[in-house]
Amino acid sequence: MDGVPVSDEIDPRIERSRHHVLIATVDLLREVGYSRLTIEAVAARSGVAKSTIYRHWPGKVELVTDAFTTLQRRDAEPPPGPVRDRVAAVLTGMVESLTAPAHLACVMPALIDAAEHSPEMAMLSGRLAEESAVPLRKVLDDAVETGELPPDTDTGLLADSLVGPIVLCRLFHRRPVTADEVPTLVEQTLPHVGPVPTRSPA
Amino acid sequence: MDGVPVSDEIDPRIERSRHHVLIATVDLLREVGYSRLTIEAVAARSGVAKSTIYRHWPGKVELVTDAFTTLQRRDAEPPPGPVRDRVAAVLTGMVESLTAPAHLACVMPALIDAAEHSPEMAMLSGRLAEESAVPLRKVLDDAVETGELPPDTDTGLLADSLVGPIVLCRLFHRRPVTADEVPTLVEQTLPHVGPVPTRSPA
Amino acid sequence: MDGVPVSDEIDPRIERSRHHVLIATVDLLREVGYSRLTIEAVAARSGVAKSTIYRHWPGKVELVTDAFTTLQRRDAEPPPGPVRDRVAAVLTGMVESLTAPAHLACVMPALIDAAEHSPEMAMLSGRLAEESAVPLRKVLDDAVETGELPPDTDTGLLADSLVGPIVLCRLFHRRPVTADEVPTLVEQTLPHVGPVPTRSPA
Amino acid sequence: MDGVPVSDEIDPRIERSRHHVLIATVDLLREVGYSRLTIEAVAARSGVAKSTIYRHWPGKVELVTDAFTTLQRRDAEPPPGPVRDRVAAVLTGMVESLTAPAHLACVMPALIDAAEHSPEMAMLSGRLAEESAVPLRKVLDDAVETGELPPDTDTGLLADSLVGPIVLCRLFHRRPVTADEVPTLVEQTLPHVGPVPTRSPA
DNA sequence: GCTTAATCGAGACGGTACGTCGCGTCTTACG
DNA sequence: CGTAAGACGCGACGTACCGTCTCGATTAAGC
Repeated sequence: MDGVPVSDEIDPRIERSRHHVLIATVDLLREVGYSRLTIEAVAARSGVAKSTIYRHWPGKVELVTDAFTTLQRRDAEPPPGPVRDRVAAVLTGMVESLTAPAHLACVMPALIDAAEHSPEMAMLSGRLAEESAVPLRKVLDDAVETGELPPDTDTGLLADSLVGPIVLCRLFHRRPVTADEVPTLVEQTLPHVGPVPTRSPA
Repeated sequence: MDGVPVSDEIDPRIERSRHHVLIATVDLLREVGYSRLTIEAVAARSGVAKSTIYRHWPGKVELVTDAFTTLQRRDAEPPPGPVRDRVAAVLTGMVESLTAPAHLACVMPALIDAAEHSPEMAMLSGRLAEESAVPLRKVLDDAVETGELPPDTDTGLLADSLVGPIVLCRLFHRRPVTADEVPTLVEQTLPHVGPVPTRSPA
Repeated sequence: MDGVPVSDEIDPRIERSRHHVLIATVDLLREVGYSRLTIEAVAARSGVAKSTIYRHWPGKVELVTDAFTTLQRRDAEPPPGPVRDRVAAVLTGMVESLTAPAHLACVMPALIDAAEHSPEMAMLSGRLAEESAVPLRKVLDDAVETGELPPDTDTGLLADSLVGPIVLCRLFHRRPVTADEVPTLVEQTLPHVGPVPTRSPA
Repeated sequence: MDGVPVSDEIDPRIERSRHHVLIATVDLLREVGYSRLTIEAVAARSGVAKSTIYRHWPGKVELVTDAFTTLQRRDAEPPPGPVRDRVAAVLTGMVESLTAPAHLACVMPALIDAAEHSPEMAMLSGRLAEESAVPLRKVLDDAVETGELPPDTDTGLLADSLVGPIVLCRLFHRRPVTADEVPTLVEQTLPHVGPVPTRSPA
């Protein structure tokens, strides 16, 4: 009859609940990982009722997705200098991220596992991966433009070749990659140009 | 000597149960995927009691791991030829492994996540990773020995640089790396040594 | 006199809400029965907000009670004639009430159970019982006054003796007492006076 | 294949669980009534897991039914003497039953409410009611046979007329009927037959 | 072949978490 | 103000699997 909330303002309670839940979700993800994350635990931790959580998110996957997207971090801007230094700088930052205990990256394994079970999480995982690769890609693309790297360089593949080993080390060898290993990696992976200008495309 | 059954022959019942369970596990993995795989379902499908399954395997991850390692073990043997070709061959095998629908690789995400929360699983994860890297390491070590690669090459890092991008692609971009991308990867990653003038493009 | 709205006219909105709710309540009672009746459903059906319903009634029992007493209030007025006929008439009305599909009687079991554990509900239960016994008591009291019944008759006990079997039948045997059983009941229960004057008091 | 438990002996664990659950159920029925009885509470009280309860009983109705039937009481045998005395004795026993704190009758309100929710409970309720009426019926039938009561007496109706007021008093007036009210009830309800002139007031 | 002890199936058990429902309270904005 | 709309904390629902644990019944092994 009446009482239709034509208001453009949303109920503050909703936002409050949302926030509490997302905080609790990220905390728990860090503590126990995705697969052992429980809606029940999120409810208990956040002080928000289970039914309210289900009122806002269809399930665990969507909740975690939302948690990641909402609490997304700000990326560092590419530093100046020659390619090798710039790449090394970006990678060093990455390495430190993977080591830091309270960083979003701690949740990576959970994210990987989640992505395996749901297309939504897979999309999120891919998006996050791409976004976090942006600075590196930019450095490489710039280098291609300035001629520091061959014009036919597949910067996507190159970025993966740089980041891959670091991630691999973290995930499987479970050894925190140290910053002083980065130069070797860069040296070994980046194509040597300049005096070697005669490389022909495949 | 004594009453202890020192026999090297194991009880055929055990082997029979094991076999039924592993078959059922692989079947179910193909049908419902890893995350929806249930010990209960494996028991029902295999006709083997739940308690018997738990008698043989500590949990789901180990069961699935065992299922793959036992039934689908296909350690690619190092092929003959120049390094680049041999590396390419190993990587191609790896790429195909990651693409196969019911392969050990499909537990990888679960393994990664599990390793994050239990030392035992971390050990298993590391061991499996190392084992599956053995063929590649062997090829690289051989190449160092024959002089095809510089004597100071860090073959561990090099192996990671080769495998890393593939795994990264699988886990984050969630794009099945194709076999025809392997040559580019090898070309870009393996150091170009000495004269090696006789190399012809693929 | 003062600012207080002493008006004997009540807010028409209240009356409108009340009416809608009571209608919906009775409808739903007929459709799904008492135990499956839901305040939520009443709100949805009536278009009245849940909070409004709770503003007017403490709970389901009171709502249903009110629905019947308000909408179906048909206090049978004592008919004229000899006691036996008048009693029979009242009891027949009662019997029919207990048989009607969506009648107050359907709350009776819930009321009994509730009364067992809450003083408030016990009071309500008692009040309703007394109120619904009023017509019968009046007939009996009148009969005592006119000499149709002995002057020392315990009309309370007598009323219970008349109503008891009917209620008992409804609650335990769960057989809808038929109207044609009433005369037998009356005949058997009411003391025979007149030609049997020699009855001595207890 | 094998392992079929052809044993006629039942698992003792089942019987143990059953017993604990039924005890807890009756206790809770007494304390909170049928409608407020909760499977969850039964589980907590009995120390038996919820899932085990659901393994044995489809739902609350069946559980309560089982509780009642299992814990059925033994009925008192009809005493000797003249009808009035015998009836009075039976009714006195009934009255005491309704007052006793640890008796099945304490649960009558719950039973009534439960009967309203399901045909099974209704059947049970009826059966229990009939069984508990047996002694009284027997006394009345005997009296008809010996001529103490008119041969055309409807003993069923008569029994209800005797029991009805007592139950009514208990359920609605919520007054524990005292044993000394029984004689008046009997006097008022039982038909005065034949000459029987020698009756002296109590 | 005849024990005897290992192994088995069946499935009951105490649990944990699920996702849903309805409760009764409370908040917001409207008329 | 009383209201419609509906968010909220809460508690119970009935289900699905978990991993543990008796149970006999069934074998395979060693006497």
